[in-house]
Parts: sequence; structure tokens; C-alpha cells
Amino acid sequence: MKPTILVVDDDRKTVDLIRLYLEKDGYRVLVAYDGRTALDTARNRRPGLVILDLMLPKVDGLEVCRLLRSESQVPIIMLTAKTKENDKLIGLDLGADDYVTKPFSPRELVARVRAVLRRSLAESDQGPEQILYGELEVDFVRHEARIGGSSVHLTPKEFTLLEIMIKQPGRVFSRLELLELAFGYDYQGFERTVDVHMMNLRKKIENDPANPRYVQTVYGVGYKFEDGAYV
Amino acid sequence: MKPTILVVDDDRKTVDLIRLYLEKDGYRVLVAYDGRTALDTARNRRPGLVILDLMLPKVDGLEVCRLLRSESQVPIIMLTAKTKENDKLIGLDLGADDYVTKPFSPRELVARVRAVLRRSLAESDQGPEQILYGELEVDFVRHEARIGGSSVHLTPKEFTLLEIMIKQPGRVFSRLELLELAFGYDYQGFERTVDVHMMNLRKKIENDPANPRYVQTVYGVGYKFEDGAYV
DNA sequence: CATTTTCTTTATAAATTCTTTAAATCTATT
DNA sequence: AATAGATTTAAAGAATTTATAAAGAAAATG
Repeated sequence: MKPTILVVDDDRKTVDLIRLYLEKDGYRVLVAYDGRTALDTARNRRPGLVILDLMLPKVDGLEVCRLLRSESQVPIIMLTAKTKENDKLIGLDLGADDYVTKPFSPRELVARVRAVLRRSLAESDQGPEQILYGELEVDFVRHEARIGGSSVHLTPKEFTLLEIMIKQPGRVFSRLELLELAFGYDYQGFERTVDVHMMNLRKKIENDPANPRYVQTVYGVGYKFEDGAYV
Repeated sequence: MKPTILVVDDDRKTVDLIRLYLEKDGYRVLVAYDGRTALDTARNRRPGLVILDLMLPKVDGLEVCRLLRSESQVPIIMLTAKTKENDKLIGLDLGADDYVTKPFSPRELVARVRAVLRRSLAESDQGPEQILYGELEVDFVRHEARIGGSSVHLTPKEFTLLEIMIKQPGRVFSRLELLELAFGYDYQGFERTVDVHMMNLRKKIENDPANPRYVQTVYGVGYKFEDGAYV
């Protein structure tokens, strides 16, 4: 089900054009021609995204943006006329998720709507707070692992490595990937460091570290978290 | 074949440094010193990735980024000076795939190039994550082969050889081709090594290794993965 | 700034895989 | 059917990769 989009601009032709393209792409569209109505509509109808012109009567677009932001997480795309003034404005943080300068192609605007929605969905779905496999629980809120209900102390790197792997169970990660993901792209050390962390991790979370159930080696490739999908 | 990378910065020393490291890592490099040239080059030469400085003469980096994004899927890494101003800019999503703040280490930049390319290749669907033929499944994410749903352990070379062949089913590969593709162009050993790997592979994935269904010999030529297109 | 904890490196042992070898088997061709 | 060349097969040693323990370096803590 596609979200509803609120389009706010005092120029009715612009609104009609945007509406046409959005509806063609399957979105429900609400419209407002001034800032006050925009705020009311946003509060009552809870759109999934707002397209907002910067220059508006009654309550200015900037103000609408600020108010919306202070009271909800709704993604906002700002429409701005292309001037040097506005380039500076963009340098300031207006709190919008994206900017489109007039004149714009409707197709581009729709593409940006899709992109912003995709991003904000991805962000709001930060993955689960907790993952369970068998006896093992990994709790990202508490930053803690548990075996059979009782917590096991992991060091920061051990936890991070486990987190990376368990969030994509079954996928094999090379040592280099793990280093870059866990320790940053500027990490200077040896790949073998990963092995030692894995060993220590296994000592803590595996029943039989020499025959690990969760943290498995893929010889010649790297490590993975075994989810038991195919045994 | 590694992709071509377009490096855009008005400071020639920075460009040279980046170029040096990228070329050392095997990439072809194009350069541009201003926004307009960058856009022209990107449109004509279709690089696989763009490294883009935020501050540029003629057409500003932000604008270049927007334009490139609206007209292609090319991954973009932004170079930004580390200031509070830019922190805000980064808070906004400029549409880049990654950001690197100046000053940066060339090694880190190259690592990020690799990571962004890996991500965007994975997204743009450079071939499937998994291939099925009859009972046989080959899963590239899990780095695992399965027969009738249960996984079969393959060694790294066995897996690589199978991967090469199954990705172009029906095509015959000479032993030399297989050696070069699987083991690298500088491989020194005998061609007969391939035979042994094929034998071991057949033992693991074939029902009747002496009458293989998947890994077939083409007498006097090499091996192929039989897809059953013309049997 | 001393103490504790964590991280990285190093060295060695253990496990796995790869290559070579040589004999047996198979294939195409005469 | 005989032959020369190609492929299969098994086995052994060489090479590579991973596991492990321990010590020194670095980082965090009080």
C-alpha cells in the first residue's frame, strides 16, 4: 500500500502537475495552498511524505517545515526557486530530507519521492532490537549477549563482529569485510586479528568452541553465523 | 575487469594522489578539475564510480551530484572538508553513497571505493545470489552448494570452478581458461590439476560421478556445466 | 597515573586443501 | 582391433589456512 503525499504550493498549476504525476505513480495525494492549511492537513491526515514549497502565504514554508519536524518524523521534500540566496539557505539545515529546485521535471520529483521514502523506511526499520538463535540471544538495546537467559560478557569488538554476522545469518564475510565493517575502513592491522576475536567469541558463546554451532569458519573464505537454514 | 573511476577535484595534487592509489589498486582513472568537465566526462565515458569534491569551480559539487543522480545510477563518493557547516550538509542526504572528510588517508578512500562498488554491484544485481539446476543449488552468498536441499561441503577451488562454469552453463572452458579464471593468470602449475578438482567435485555433487549429469568432459577441449538445453 | 581490560601480534600446532605422480581407463582414429 | 593420446582415479607429500595460547601494546577506567 503506497503512502499518501501532501503537496503544498500556492501555485495551483504546479500542484496539479505534481498531483498528476504522483497519482500516475500510485500515490494518494492531498493538497494545500497555504502554510496554515498545510499544517492542519498534516496533523489530521498524517501523510507519509510532504512536498513543500519554500514560499507560502500565511505561514512560510520554512516555518511549516520546522513545525512539522518538531511534531513528527514525516519526510519532507522542499521545493525552492534556484537563486544564490537559496543555495545559502540549503547550506543551513532546514530539516528537509531532500531539495528540488524549480523548475524541475515531474519525473525527477517522483524519483526523489521514491528515494526519500525508501531511505526513511530503511531508517525507521532499524532491524529488530533482539535476535534469538537456539540458546543464544543478542540484545542490541542492552548491548548484551545471553546464553540460556544468563548474560555473557562480550568485549566491544566481539559484540560488533557478532552483530554484523547475526544480522545477515548464513552470509559469509571475508576477514577484510569484517575488518572494514567492524573496525572502520582505515583499519591498519592484520587480517588474522579477526581469527583471534572469533576464537574468543566462540569461547564465550559456544558450547563446544572446537565444534561451533553459531560462529562457523568457511575455509579459504571467512566466517559466517550459521542459521541452520540448510544442514 | 575493474571499473573506471572518475576523480573530480580542483586541487591537482589531491587528484594526483588519489589517482596514484586507485591505479595501484588496479582501477582505470579519469580526472576532471571542475564541475562542468566532470559532467561531460561522466556522460561520455560512463565511469563505474565518481569521487567528487564538494567545492568545485564552474558547477558546484552538490549540483554535479544531483545532476549525475538524476541521469544515472553511478555510485558517488563525496569529499568534504570537515566543518560544522558540512556536518549539516551531511545530515541532509545529498544523494552520495558515501562521504569522506578531508583530510583523508588514501588507503581509506580506496577501501571505501571497494566497499561502495561491492554494495552497488550487489544491488544492481550482478548475477543471481543463487543458481538452481535440478537437485543442485549453488548459493554464492552462503558460499555453499546443496543437493536436494542439504548442503555439500566444497573446497574453495571446487566452489570457484563450479561457480565459473555454472554462471555460463553449456559453455566449454579449456583447462587453461579454468586455471586462469579460478587460480589467477600467474598460475604456474600443471593443467592436469584441473582434472583432479573436477573429479573431487563430481564425487561430491554427482549422483553417479562416472556418468556426470552436471560437470561434463568435452574430450580434447575441456569441461562444461551441462544445462540440458539440448540433450 | 596506576590498574584493569581489551586488542594486536607472534609463534607453533593442527587441520584442511592442493598439487603432483603414476597407473588404469577411456576415446577417437587408423 | 590396435594404437596413440586424453582422461580418470587414488594416493602421498607439499603447501596453505586456521586454531590456539601467550605475551606485549594499546586503550579505557577509576
